[in-house]
Amino acid sequence: MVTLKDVAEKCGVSATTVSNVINGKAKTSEQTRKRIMKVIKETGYKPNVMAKGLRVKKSRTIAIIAEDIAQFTSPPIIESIMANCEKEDYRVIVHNLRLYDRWKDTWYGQEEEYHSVLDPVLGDVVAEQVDGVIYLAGHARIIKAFGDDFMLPAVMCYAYSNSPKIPSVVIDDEKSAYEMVQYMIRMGHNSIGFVGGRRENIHTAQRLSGYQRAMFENGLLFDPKLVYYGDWSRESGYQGAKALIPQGVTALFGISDQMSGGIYDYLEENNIIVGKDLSVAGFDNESISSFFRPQLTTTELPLGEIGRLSAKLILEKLEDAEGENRPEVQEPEVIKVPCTMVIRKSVTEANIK
Amino acid sequence: MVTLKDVAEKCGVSATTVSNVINGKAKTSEQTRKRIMKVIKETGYKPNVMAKGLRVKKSRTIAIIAEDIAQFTSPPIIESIMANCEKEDYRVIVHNLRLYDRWKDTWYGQEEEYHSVLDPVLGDVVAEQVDGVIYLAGHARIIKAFGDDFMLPAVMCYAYSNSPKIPSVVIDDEKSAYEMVQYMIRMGHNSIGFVGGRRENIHTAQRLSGYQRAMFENGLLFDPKLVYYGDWSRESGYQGAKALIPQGVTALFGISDQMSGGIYDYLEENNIIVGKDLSVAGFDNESISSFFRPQLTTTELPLGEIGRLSAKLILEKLEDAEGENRPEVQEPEVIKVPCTMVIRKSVTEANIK
DNA sequence: TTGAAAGCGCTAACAC
DNA sequence: GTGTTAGCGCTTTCAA
Repeated sequence: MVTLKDVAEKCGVSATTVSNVINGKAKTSEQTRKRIMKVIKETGYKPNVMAKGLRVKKSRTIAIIAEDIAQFTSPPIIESIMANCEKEDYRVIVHNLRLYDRWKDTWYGQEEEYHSVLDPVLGDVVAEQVDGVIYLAGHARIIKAFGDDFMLPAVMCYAYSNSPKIPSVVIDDEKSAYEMVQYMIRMGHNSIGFVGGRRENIHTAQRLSGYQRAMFENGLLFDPKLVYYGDWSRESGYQGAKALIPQGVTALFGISDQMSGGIYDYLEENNIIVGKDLSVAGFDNESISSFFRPQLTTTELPLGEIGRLSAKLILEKLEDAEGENRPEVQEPEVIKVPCTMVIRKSVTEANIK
Repeated sequence: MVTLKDVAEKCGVSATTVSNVINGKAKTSEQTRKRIMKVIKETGYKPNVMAKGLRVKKSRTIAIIAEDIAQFTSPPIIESIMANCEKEDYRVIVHNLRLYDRWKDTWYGQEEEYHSVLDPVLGDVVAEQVDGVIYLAGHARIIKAFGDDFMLPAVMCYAYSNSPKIPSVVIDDEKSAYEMVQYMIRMGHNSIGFVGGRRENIHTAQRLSGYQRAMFENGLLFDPKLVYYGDWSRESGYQGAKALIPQGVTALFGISDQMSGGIYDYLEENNIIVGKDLSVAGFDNESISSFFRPQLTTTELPLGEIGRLSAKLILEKLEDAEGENRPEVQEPEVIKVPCTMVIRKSVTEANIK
């Protein structure tokens, strides 16, 4: 490997001068600058990241700590974070907790095991001298990942942080559900079943309030019997449909595309035609949704935008670090990103009864 | 940040001793060892990766250079590579070329632009002092990513390398297609249309030979008119069906699930019932495939296994580096991983004519 | 069994 | 403008 010193010797100058040229620090005569650049090109010299990092204690690197990169929401967010960080000439490195791989659906509550996986990674990122970290959650909840003694700038992505120092970027579940239900009501539905995820889940809770708000604003009574709590799985969508259909709903709002798939399963089994006998709306706009028959009306997650904003936040924090003109905040800042409806074929005018 | 020296002082020993303890080098009295470990625990000391890397010129890090992490094949492979490397206590860092994001489907042939993206990353990984690199392709082809002067151990994942120094791990396209077509023939089909990807694509070529071999072994004539070249898109699957159906096929083999989705589109539009009037087989076992109606019979990509083998190969190379008992090879080693059929509802007994 | 000293490749501070 | 020196945190002789 060719080093700074090698370059310096080849040019007959000191290491400092070469360093200066590379980093555009002190002024250097155009002549030597040219010469140095030429040698760098020729030798293919690359500054050693380790040495530089050791010296300046800044690595222009931000770390993503992902709960699970195989979660369908993760790759687009990561891709977007990378694209936006690289624009500012930051590297990004990804750590993968593989929470799902390890414990399937039982992430929460397992405080101890969770930290046995997270803490070493937290150690790693400080050992790696990264400048900031983005914690990328697999699903929304309040996450206390970082202890109070964690010194690095951080942002919480796709979930809520529990610390005022750490801002969060999340999707606007309430509004998105509200809009979908508004749409269904406008299509003439007034008895709409809600097939949710787990009861204690934040996505579920917020989408349910959006549902309720839309109902309320349209003078429709909220009937708790019309909400079913599943677990996001296709099978639980099936069960939801089974539980709700007998109650005479004209439409079902499955708050994930997977669950809506289960709803379709039930309806097919019972010869109920989607879009004719019953309307169905999903959530997520996963790739599967456009292959449903009829194609599923759903709402698209702004994954790229979430990544972009997370990158923006962390980068701002880093710039700010010197200026430190941060106002005192008590509540963690929460940025809610709106989703967009994608209207396809599964929600149709309610049959006049 | 607490350093080695801090720990040493707290224990009243030298830095050397602490280093020895951490790395299990020279023997240390059980007593001091205990004391040192205790202080490390208490202080939460973590060795500085930069400093260590600078010193030993090994980072116990392997780099994945991914053409596109948003490609559906990438995340499971990456996840598997990470899991297997971490077992051996190697870190892995991911670089994302974002080829698709940049140029959509026109990756190939753009030698110059391609290298304008790749080469800086190649520079980065050497600057990062990684011990080895895994190049993760988005789709199979012969890739000349590394120049002859690239010194790091490397393996090509999900594509073919052009250098004898770099082994490849790929799926066994030929065999997988062969098996699927065998199955279709056993179900009574003897006029099977082949809806391929691009003509020059390796996946396409090899799956086509598998198709041809199955036909041959069953004494069936290969009719070139029954093969249609698409571009992997849903729309091209539609076009494929449109072109092939009029020729009286009883089954269609769409060599991606996406294209098979397009085949379904065409059939639905023309009131041809899948699994009754016509059989359809896909390839990939993407999540979409189980939501097709009827559910798609397809073949599952052994993504985890591909990741595992890639990790194994690179790790072996690293172990080997000292022993250097590598035999001279002319041809790059190619490991073909078999896929597994997943039989669902879309291929049924051919109607007796 | 332990420690002192040198040095990995780089940059910051200061001198010239 | 450019060079000298010191030191970032760690490991590695080599000596004690």
